[in-house]
Amino acid sequence: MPVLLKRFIYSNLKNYTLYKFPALIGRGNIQQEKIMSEVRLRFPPSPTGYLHIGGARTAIYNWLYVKKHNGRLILRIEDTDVERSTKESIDGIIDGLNWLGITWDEGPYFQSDYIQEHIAAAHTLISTGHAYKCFCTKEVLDVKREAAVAAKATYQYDRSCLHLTPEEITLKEAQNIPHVIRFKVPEGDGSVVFEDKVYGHIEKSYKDIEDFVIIRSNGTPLYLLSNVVDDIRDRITHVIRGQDGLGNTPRQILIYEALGAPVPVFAHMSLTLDPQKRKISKRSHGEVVTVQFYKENGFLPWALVNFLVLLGWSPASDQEIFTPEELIDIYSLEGMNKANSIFNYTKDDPKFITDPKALSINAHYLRTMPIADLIPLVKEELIAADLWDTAYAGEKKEWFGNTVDLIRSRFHILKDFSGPGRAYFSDTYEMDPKPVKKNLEKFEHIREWLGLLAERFEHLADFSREETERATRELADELDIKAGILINGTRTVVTGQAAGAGLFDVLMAIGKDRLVARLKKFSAES
RNA sequence: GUCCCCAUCGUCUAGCCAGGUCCAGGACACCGGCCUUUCACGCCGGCGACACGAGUUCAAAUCUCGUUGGGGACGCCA
Repeated sequence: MPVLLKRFIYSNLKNYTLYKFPALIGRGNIQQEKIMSEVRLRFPPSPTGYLHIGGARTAIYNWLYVKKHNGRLILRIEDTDVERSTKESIDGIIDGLNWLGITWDEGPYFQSDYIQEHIAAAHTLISTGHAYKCFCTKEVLDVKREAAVAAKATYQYDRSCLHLTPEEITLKEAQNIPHVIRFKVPEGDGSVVFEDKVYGHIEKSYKDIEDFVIIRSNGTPLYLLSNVVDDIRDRITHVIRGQDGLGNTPRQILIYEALGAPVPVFAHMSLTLDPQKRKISKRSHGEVVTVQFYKENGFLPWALVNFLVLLGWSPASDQEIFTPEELIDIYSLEGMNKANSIFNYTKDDPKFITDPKALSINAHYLRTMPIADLIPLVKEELIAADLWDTAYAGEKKEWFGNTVDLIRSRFHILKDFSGPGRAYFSDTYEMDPKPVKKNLEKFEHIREWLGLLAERFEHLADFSREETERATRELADELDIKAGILINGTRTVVTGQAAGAGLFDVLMAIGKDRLVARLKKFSAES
């Protein structure tokens, strides 16, 4: 996608000058100081078309840190893999973040806009003696590597091109022999040392790091370099990323140092694995690992955030449910767990569509949040299920609120309002076979009985909770059957469900007309 | 193969850095009870873990070493 088009789409022009020419900022000392001390983090997803829950977790921690420290969050799309980088796949990520409520202060920036800058940095490294051109072909190197692997030996690039004379280099270039640019790792017994905010003291010997490639033979930069150059330009002060980045860090620190740039604070977070301790991926686990799945299945965005933040982090207390403000206030890198955590998902479990804890947190919010906050979400769900009636926001507003409140304690996800809760909002609903068998088919005369009950209800002068109950029990006495038979039978017919709120509350929510009609219809069937 | 990281109930975790108050606390899940002529919520209770082995110490989940197990990095992927 052309650069200008992208900028147009994301209306990001106002930031362009600033990040492109950071030297323009802060001519005044005070401003300079303020900018230098500003906490700046970034979330750099590569466009995959969807936001992965692992990525979301990373974004959440970055966002929390920023909010806590009055910093700025930069969204940077690492779109150098051109094939995957369509507008749709970028939007998938952005939609996910928006839905979760993860906000950013700058961007999205696009890594692909800075390729020339990355290349320029590589040439700077050559001129300062921190990098060199390597003319070894991939084929030759592959042979060497395979030989080393076969001999069970450690393979590292043998630096055959490190000591090429300027004449040799000129000659090879004149012959059009393609070359890569390799970073020259310092020699000697030294090591790269840094203090990770989560993992603590990390040390890696120079001799265990090979001279890694930073520019491909086709002239394009590699991630390790691009990422650092972008972070320097974006003046990133803290890098919070997955533990899989821990191995990259020493090499990246070498680049920072060679470029004479300040090294940011690193905080690596544990990974989220599946119950088999495999990395979770959409490919092997399907939709459950995408944020989109939770949106489509009626999760409350904040409940997902609340669940995700607990996967690898905990406050010093036993608190597990947080408002955004509480979480921002209490969040600290100190609470990050070093051990990987498991996303406890069982495929094809009808009872748990995702990690049970995620469900329980969602259910908790569903039944405890202010009803006024829940109503718009239920409305959305009903609209999606084609069950919304504009009267619910008008003359039936009170009824709607009461009904939502009545049925929510049994629900786990918003979808339940249109699923098990459908009978409250529609006259067409499924009959759950289990209660049909248990509460209806078991009784030979149930149609007759419920027909009689329908008539009692119909002629009730006062259709109230008390009167419907009285009428029901009275009829049960007359028929010499247990009231429970009429109660459970009625619930089954009227809601299609085995479970529900107290029947007479249910009847008030369904209303006299619908109640009588449903019972009579059932009674007339045979 | 080399290097790095990690290790508490089934799962998420507290405790570990500053050893005793921990025969290890909370949450989810599961089981039982109360409530309810349904089910859920709620409440009460139960089940359930310091990977293993040495060492240091009067004392170790906590400190040290080793073993085992797991994860990650070693690409002209990001």
